Amino acid sequence: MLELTLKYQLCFPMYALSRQVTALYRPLLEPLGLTYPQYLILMLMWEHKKLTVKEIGKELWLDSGTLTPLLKRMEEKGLVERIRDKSDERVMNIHLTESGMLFQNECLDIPSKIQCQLNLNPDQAVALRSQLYELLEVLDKQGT
Amino acid sequence: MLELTLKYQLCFPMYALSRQVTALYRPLLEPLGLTYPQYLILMLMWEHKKLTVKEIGKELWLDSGTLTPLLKRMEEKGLVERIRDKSDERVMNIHLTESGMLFQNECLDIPSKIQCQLNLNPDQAVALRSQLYELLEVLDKQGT
DNA sequence: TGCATTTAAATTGTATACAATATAATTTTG
DNA sequence: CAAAATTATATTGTATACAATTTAAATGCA
Repeated sequence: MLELTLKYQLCFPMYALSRQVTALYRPLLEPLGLTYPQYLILMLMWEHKKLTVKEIGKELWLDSGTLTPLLKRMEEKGLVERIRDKSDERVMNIHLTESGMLFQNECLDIPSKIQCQLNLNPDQAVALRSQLYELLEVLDKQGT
Repeated sequence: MLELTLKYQLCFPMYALSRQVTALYRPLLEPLGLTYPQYLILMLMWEHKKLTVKEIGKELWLDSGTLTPLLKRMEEKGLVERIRDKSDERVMNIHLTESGMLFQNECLDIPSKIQCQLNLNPDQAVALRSQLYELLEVLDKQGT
C-alpha cells in the first residue's frame, strides 16, 4: 500500500512547505504587526490602491468568511478603509490608507531575505513559481 | 517596486496551491468524516500503528497546540486511542484502533484521484515532490 | 540526595480557512 | 412592473495553526 504512505504523497510537502515558508515571514512581519495574509492583501493594495472584497478574494483564493474579519482587523490597524460602494450597496470597497501606503517602505527587503533563506537561485525560483501557477490554473479550470 | 508585487512572489502560489489542493481532498474525505490533517495522521498511523505526539509532530511539522485537540477529535471518532506511556508519564502514545485500521480501505483510491485531477504525469509529480522536500530540508537545517 | 534544567503535553488566546446560512441589494424575466 | 433569481458581503460554527504559558515528569549535576 505504498500509495497511502506519507512519503509517497505530493500534496503533503506542499502543505508542510507552505506553512514553513509562512513561518519564515513571521519574524519579518511580526515587528510590523502584520500576519502573512495581511501582508498579501497589502501587496495587492500597494498595486491597486482600491479593490473590492470580491476582487481581493479572487486574487488570493479566499472568500468573504475569511476576508471580512481579516479586513476589519486591518482597518483597526489603520492600514485600509472599508467603504460601501455608493452605486452598488452590496459592494464593499477597500481603500489603502496613507499609513498603509507608508508600510511599503518597511517591507522592501522582505522578498530578498526570504529568497535568500530558501537558498534558491533566481532561475530555480522562477521555474518553480511557473510550475505552481500551472497547477493553480489546472485547478481553477476544474472549479469552473 | 516589482519585488513587492503579488505576481512576483514565489511563496504566494505555494500558499494558494496548498489550500486548493486541500480543497481537492475535501469532497473525498468529508464523506468519511475526515479532515486533511486527520487523514495525514491516519496515513502515519497505518504505517506505524503506534506513535507519540512528539513523533507525529516531527513528521507533520505540527506542535502539541495543534495536535492535542486534533487527536482528541480523532479519539472521539474512534480512529485512535490516546494512552499515557507507563515508563514515561510525560509521553502520550497514540494507538491506531481496529476501526482506524479499517478506514484505510475507504482511502485506497484517494491518491490516484488527486493525481489525476492535478493532471501531472508520474515523472512530473516525483520531480516536484523532490524539489519541495529539498526546500523543506533547507528550512529544517536553518531551524536547527 | 536535592534542586535546577530540560522535556512532553496540555492549555490559552489570537488569527486564519471554509462550509453553510443569512441579509440586503441588484438583475433578470415572465 | 413585480416576483424570482442572482450577487456581494456578513455571520455562524467548526477545525486547524501557532505563539506563549503552564504543568507534570524525568534528567543532570553539584
